[in-house]
Amino acid sequence: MEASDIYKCITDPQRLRILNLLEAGALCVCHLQELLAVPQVKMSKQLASMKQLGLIESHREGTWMLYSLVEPLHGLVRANLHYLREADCAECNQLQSDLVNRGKLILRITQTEGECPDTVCERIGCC
Amino acid sequence: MEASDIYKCITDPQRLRILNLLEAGALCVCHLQELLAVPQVKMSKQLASMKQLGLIESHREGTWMLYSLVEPLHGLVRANLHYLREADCAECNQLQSDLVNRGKLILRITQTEGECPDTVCERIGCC
DNA sequence: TAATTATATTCTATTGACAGTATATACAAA
DNA sequence: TTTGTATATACTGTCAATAGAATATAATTA
Repeated sequence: MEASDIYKCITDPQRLRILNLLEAGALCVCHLQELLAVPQVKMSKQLASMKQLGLIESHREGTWMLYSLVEPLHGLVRANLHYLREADCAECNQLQSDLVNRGKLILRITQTEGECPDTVCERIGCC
Repeated sequence: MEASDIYKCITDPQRLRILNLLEAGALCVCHLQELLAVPQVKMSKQLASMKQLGLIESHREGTWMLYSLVEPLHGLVRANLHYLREADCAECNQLQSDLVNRGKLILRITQTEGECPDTVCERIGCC
């Protein structure tokens, strides 16, 4: 994985946001869709491209598909995520608020009975 | 200047190398061409795109054109250059050796009478 | 087995970036 | 004023990335 491949990946703000979210823990496709407000087909394709690149991996739970970072996360990605989270720009604020929204989502799932399967729930850490 | 604009810029290894070189000091187009071994037209276009983005600026000395970083260099660019210079990958080693070659070039200009105009020489720090 | 849910893939059209060639400009020197 | 040198721009063709619609798949439930 070359540095330029990583830059090409995070040039897309949506992919950067996905990596940012996944650094906090695994998530389902539908949760990512909800958090980023993008159509299913687009999300699926972006996830596929990052998986192909070797940055993320998937794990099936029934019909649900969980995505998480391949550990250890490439240092260049980590360095950029950390830089941006502490900087002050439109995209940076977005990353911050995405994490807040992730927290809210997890909380909602925890409090809403049957919103997602128990095995999924377990893996994304809401129970 | 958005983060994604910066990533798009440094996705191209050649542009990354140019920024890396310029962080050590201003250089002429012809010197950059020599150090990176790229055709004149390509170098000129890449410099134009980075100038347009606001990362570099130009200064004319006669027929020569000196390029330098716009200060202060955007923190995201700086962070990435510094990370890559200390990492271990093909692109990273390239950045290191580019700086060595830059040193050799400056030395050669210093020792070769009339290789470039005095005013240029002054600005790139070889006399 | 059929229907449903969550997700992935295929297909098509469009757009953006890039390379290469040719030509233009800006300045200097003769 | 012509010639030369350093650099920039215009033009053209090509290829990769993206979006969106439609369809496919994989697992679950009825």
